[in-house]
Amino acid sequence: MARNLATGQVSIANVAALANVSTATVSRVLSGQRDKDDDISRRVKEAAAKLNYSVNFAASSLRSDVTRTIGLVIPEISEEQTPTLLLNSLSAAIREANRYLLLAIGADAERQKEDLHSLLTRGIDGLIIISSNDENLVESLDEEYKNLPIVQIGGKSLTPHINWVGTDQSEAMRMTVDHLAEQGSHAIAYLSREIESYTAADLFTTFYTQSKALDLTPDPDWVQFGPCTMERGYQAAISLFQDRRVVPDAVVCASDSIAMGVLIACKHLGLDVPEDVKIIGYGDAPACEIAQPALTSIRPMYEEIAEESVSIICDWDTNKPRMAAYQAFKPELIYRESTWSPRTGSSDMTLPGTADN
Amino acid sequence: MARNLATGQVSIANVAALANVSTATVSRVLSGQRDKDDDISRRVKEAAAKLNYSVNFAASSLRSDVTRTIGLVIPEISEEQTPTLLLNSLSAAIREANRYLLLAIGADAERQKEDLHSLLTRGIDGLIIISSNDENLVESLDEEYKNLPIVQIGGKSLTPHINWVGTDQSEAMRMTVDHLAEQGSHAIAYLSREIESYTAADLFTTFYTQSKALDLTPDPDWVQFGPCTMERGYQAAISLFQDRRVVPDAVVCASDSIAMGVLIACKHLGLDVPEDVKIIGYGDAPACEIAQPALTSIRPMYEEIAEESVSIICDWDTNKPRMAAYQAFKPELIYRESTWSPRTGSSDMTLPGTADN
DNA sequence: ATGAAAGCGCTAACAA
DNA sequence: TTGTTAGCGCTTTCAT
Repeated sequence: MARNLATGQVSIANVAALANVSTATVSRVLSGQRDKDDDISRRVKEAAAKLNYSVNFAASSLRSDVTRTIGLVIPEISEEQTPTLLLNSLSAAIREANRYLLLAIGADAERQKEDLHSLLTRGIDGLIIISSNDENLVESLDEEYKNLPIVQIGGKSLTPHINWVGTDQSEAMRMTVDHLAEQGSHAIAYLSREIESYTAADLFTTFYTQSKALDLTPDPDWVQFGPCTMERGYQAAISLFQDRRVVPDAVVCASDSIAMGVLIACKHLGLDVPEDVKIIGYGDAPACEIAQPALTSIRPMYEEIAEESVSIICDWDTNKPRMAAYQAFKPELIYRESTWSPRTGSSDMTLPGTADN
Repeated sequence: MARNLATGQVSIANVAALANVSTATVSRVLSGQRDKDDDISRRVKEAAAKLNYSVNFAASSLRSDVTRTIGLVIPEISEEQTPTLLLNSLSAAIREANRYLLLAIGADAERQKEDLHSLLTRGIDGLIIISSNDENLVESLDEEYKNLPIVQIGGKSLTPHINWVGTDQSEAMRMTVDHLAEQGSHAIAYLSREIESYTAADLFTTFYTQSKALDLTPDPDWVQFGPCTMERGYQAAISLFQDRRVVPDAVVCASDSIAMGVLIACKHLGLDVPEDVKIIGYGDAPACEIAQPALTSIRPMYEEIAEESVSIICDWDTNKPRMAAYQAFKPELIYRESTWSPRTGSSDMTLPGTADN
């Protein structure tokens, strides 16, 4: 018999029979555990190819407790584009590592907790968490999962035994403020994330420090905390600029969505961007290219962050307890028209279509 | 012993022992196969809860050949937002159905074919495909997978034994043209997808028929086929409007990205939208709210499409060979400023922030 | 280095 | 209805 009658699937026994070796040898050859390139090896590989054999995943997992599967918990894909962009890169990295991606999208912390539990009981080799709110999902984990490699991307690193990969936010802020200063800004406003988010505090500190270092005057009223939505950006800009004697000449935003809102508000108020106000976003969402003027934005190193996260999980060795990783990548600043004054850059509307396909 | 020493996991045997029943009974109670609510049932459930038991996925799959996992093959998330929006809805539907989502993102047809093979050999209960190009991925499937439920979302239904779920494109086009006619348009241009895409032909046919029915004059030069990018929309609009004596007063676009490009081009050319030209997109991407003016767009029934797709897979009965499903949902037309003339609608820029959070 | 055989944890067939 | 038991397909130990 060439195949199991029930499932219609070729099993390792069929390969073993055809290659005239034991099932153990087939397993060893195909898993790369036995890498000698002799006659046996060739026979096994030929037999496997001929029968179109592929290992039964469930059986393999059951026996070896390895699933070749990485769980990913992310918040709902919405205005905030960062998770989406990261998802692309993560998927590519996981494919490269020859692993599978088990995805759970949970809008709020409650559902994310459910997702987490669900993935863990199902069985995965590692877990990647992109948490939008800085809630500590991992706190709720049972003891039995403490030796599973877990990587948190972004947010605040809360527990020392969780690997953290993300963007060097201080560096991001430094680049932002430096760039604006270079472009001639003196009075910078800062629309941050929610104050509860731990990163917000860090960013604010850097913003404040850097502003002072450059002899800029950060007006306390100009630093505001709130949600990462376009509406919030719009409202904040209105309150910053309307009926005010002293107004900022640049607005730094914690997300591209906020920046879009500011952009729209400026147009309504008849303010020229970048002549009167410079605007800078965060995330380098595709919409930055679309905006008019195109939006300068901080671009996290999505690919590097994804690859590093996957590497941590794939190279994990349970026996060798190493310290939790902490990898902060310096982001890129993507210069566009919203911070380029006509004198410095091109005032002509460049065609934005040459973006990524 | 309360748990297996090797894996640290509680097994069904532990639960059986604590509840004083056989493992088979535990399995039956917990799987819902035995739904009587008597003492045995209670004892089993209590024991399972007490020991924090959850079934071993690999063992269950191996034995029953059920993975509770749905594979999803999608193209890379890029300018084209539709797959992203659909992903959100699909994830929600899959969670609702108490299944897992195994995601494979493949930029081109070649990689999607790899993904497909990879998912199938791994073992899934059903497969959902969102193919951007209308390539027939499923043709390449081995015979042994022919009884696996496969759902294709969107694109052209190519093989009769594949379930198809998507948008009623003819209806979409009808709504579009009707709306434009109502708004007073007489000369409509149509920027379609690539001509190779099968849907393009359908849409064009509807566009042509409907235009004629409404006594509009579809100029052959005004129907163009091409990629769904902003750049293409820009270039197309330039060629439509620049140095022409007769120009369209409305542009129907096969994607929001194209529409964005047209919008930008119109601004460059000094054309007022919607006064001089009305523009309508497809997909209702978040960017439609951002655009200035906000972009009218056709919105597919993302939630319904997702739920239907998942239902087909979950309700699949291999024994009962039924006909392949074909479910076309009528889309919504989201009216925004790009097709509302000041006389008809509001010329005042409404705040777009009230969108989905 | 290779083969024989145990057994991962569960479900389903069969027996009571 | 419940229990007993075989066995899903693989990996891995142990014996050769």
